[in-house]
Amino acid sequence: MWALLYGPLVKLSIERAGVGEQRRERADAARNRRAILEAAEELLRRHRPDEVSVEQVATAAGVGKGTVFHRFGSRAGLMLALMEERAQELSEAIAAGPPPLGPGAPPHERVLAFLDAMVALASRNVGLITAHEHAVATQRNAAGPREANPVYRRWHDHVSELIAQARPDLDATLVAHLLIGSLHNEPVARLLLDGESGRLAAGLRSLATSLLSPGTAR
Amino acid sequence: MWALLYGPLVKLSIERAGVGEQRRERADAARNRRAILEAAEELLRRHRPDEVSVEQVATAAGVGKGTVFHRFGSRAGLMLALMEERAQELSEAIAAGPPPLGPGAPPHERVLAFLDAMVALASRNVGLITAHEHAVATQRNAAGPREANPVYRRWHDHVSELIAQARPDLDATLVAHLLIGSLHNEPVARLLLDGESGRLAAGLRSLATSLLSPGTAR
DNA sequence: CATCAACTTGACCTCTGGTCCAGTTAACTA
DNA sequence: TAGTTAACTGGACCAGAGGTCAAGTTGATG
Repeated sequence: MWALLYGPLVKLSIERAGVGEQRRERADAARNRRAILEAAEELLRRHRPDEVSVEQVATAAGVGKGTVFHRFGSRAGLMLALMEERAQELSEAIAAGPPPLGPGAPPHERVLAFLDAMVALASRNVGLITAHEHAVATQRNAAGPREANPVYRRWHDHVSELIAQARPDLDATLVAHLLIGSLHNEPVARLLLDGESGRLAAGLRSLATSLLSPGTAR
Repeated sequence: MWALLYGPLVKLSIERAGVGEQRRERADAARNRRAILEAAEELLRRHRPDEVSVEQVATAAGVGKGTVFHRFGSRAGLMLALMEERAQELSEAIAAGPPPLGPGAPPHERVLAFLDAMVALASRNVGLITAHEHAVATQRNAAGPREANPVYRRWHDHVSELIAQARPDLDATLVAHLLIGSLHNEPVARLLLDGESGRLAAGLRSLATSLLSPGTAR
């Protein structure tokens, strides 16, 4: 199923981790993948997410529509790939970067640092987030109970873990969803679009603070 | 624009409030409206939201597709009408019901009461909420900056107001979005679908509590 | 240079929301 | 009760999106 979503890409990861044989991704394929990603990025910057069709992306990338689907499996797959790319830096930072984002600082501070970083990243990519949402919603092959967005999943695991450490009595899983899920909120997205990301950051901060520091609520 | 969305329905409200002439809604029209609403309800109960097409609803209601669109303007309009219906009771309760849901109780308690009621209502209508989301996402006529769902708006205004009273220092608007918006969160919706609405209720409760009662966080 | 799997392509398919208008009918009036 | 009219009805029709596929092309490998 994921194989279907990512198509040939899967082979890459397998090969890289495995014994190390199997064909590499062909040069032209790699070139096209980049072209598609960049075209999508560009279009998303200029137009509303639901106005950008896969065919448009293909054309803008100088490629046939079939290629896009071969590469990314679906519209949603394309958006996902784009998200992974944009989120990579933050992912690395929380996994092994310097505190307070990375390991080392107390959970409480790491959560706050992460939320700030997340909002900053999101505010630079509202269109993409919305587009992914839209893509998933209009997906034709919604087989099985819809796998979660890997980026979301990673972020959620992270925050969830930290919350559990700071406040074992809370429903960490749920609270993490509440915090991170705010990005998928249309009114909140509008805020980001209007450049008011500061408000969201502050709001989440006060939420997290009063939640994680009992007695220090402020 | 709303006129377009609701079609002939608009006349009703105008007439009712106005001098009191103009044609009433025809009996057959009213009958069909109910039939459509009920058919949609039923289908939504049995199938996944994105598997219920307008045409299916029409057929199930024993009506032509055109009639559905004439009545509700769009798929989204249909879902909205359904939501309004389901939300009416709660709307009335918060506007003029007995405390703590209605006026009279301290803001802090009213928020908690409302959140509980909201979760209860939502858990009985997850399919509908999702369906509305889906409808808006796949809408073809997304003219203008997409009017907000009136139900959401009403709820938001309510909660926002209460928060502002209880904690004038907070960004009430934002926090209200954060709380209410949780329902539009796919993972959270899944929770409700799995019958774990209690967790959501508890989670929102602790969030609201620690936010609204500084020093009493817990 | 031969071989072949990966890649590319665009015509084509399916499905859905939404439109339209010719025909029907409920409701009001004389 | 008959007449008038505007609302209502229905289903053929349309546009446009995501997704498929078979036939042709090409980069990599020995």
